[in-house]
Amino acid sequence: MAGEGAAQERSIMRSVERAFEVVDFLADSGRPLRLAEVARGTGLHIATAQRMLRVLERTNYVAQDSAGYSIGAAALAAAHSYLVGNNLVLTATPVLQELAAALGLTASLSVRLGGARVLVARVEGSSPLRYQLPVGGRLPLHLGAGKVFLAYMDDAGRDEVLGDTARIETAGGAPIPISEYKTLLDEIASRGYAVSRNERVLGAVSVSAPVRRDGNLLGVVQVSGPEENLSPELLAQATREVVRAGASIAARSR
Amino acid sequence: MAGEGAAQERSIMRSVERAFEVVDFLADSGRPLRLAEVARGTGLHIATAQRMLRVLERTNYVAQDSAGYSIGAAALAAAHSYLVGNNLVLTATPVLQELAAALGLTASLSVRLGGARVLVARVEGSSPLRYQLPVGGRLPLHLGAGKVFLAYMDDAGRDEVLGDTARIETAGGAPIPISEYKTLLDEIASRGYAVSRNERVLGAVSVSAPVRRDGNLLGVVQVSGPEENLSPELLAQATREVVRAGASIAARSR
DNA sequence: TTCAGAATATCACTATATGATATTCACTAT
DNA sequence: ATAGTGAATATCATATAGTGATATTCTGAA
Repeated sequence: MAGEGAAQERSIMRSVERAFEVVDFLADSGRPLRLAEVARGTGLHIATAQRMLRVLERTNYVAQDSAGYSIGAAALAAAHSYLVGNNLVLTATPVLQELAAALGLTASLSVRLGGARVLVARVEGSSPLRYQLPVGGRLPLHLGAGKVFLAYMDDAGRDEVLGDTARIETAGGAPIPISEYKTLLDEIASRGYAVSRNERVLGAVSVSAPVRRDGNLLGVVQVSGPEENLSPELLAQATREVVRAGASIAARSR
Repeated sequence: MAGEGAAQERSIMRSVERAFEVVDFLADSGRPLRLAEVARGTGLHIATAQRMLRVLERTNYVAQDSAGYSIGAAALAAAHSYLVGNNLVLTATPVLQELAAALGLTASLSVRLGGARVLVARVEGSSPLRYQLPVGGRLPLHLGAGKVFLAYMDDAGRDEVLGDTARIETAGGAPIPISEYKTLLDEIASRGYAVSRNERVLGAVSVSAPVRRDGNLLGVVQVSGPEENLSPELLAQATREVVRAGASIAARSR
């Protein structure tokens, strides 16, 4: 038997899955959405979308105003529980504090969420970026510290995230051809850290390293700062410290 | 026909409702929960609870580790969307900043979430509390600034929240008999602000006022600080400013 | 090895989610 | 005013997807 086509994906708890698709869709689009937009965007029948939104509204995970539907306050309460309860976040925080204090840079931790990463902890350094890394914000995997996630994936995983892009566009500098980019990812995996300049944010430099525990990539630690603050010496020191921090978090996390 | 009993609540999207009950249940209990605990706590059949948790895990709203199930990172991303997109939060933030700057106290905004309130915005003052008000944290309605929510409810609403409690216990000081407490709520409603000392947090004082827009209570603004910092003059000034801030947020919010 | 507690798999039944269609509502422009 | 447009809501028949009882496997402890 040759390769089978797309698996059937016989749905289980279809309505529940759809409910969270709706929530995610609202979370992604930064503005309030009309019923019809939600229906279109999620592929739901408009009647279904409406029933769903009603239920979500009752639970306060979605709020409706004259401008349309958006995320509700219940999401905030759930997130709080994540931030104060999640083991990785708890063990990482003191390590991030040490990093920020030692280097004067903003230290942060992100975890993978589907085709993106989410910042789950951040400690400000003494030389803050004008651009604030947003806790809870979805950031791309293919730029900046996100590359570390791609670096440790196999080719299939990488392709799934990257799609059929021919070159990677960055905030500053020339686009990188995909073949060259993949070589870069391999280098990151073998070195155990990544350095990014002007990739996602213009004028920003970051050093990032994996938090790996028996083969699993739990998250990525990074420090970031404005380009002019990072002398070659500081960069070298930061690299050492960040790699160590990643290992330290992995070791301490239960 | 005399009063009918409890309405039948013919369920619509039952599984979706249940899914969010599971999420809320996990969010409330600060520690990871076992499958059986979730099933017991939510009243779901264990098989149902498991199917549910599986789906929730796939969506990353729930995470499982050796200790059990807890909230996943997807909740954080949704919450971020709420914080940067919610109109009330956006309009309140500059007002809270003014408050914090003018009074030197921590200013915050909370909204009602079922039988509790959730802090949705906070700006630190110059004399920070040793106790940090937690953004996203669920706080009770019957103590501190939460009283403002109760103050503007009708008796039925109040009773629903308060249940059949005979007296209100506070962090410091004597318990308040419920009749006296309800009088206090009425006073808060008529005065348009509340002052709380040692109610929810020992050594803390807060002044709180409603954010009301054509009859609806959108949220509550408050300033809080350590008891010793609040001279009678500062308290009087804070009261004026907080009431004004509440009105200002209501007026500006679309 | 036995046992207990928990997690997972299987399955028949029907309550529940679905989407087509119809209706009402909210605005604009005429 | 009034018609016209698009969106939001209500109704309803159908079958599918969710349910919970039961059985099985897994994991440690005694």
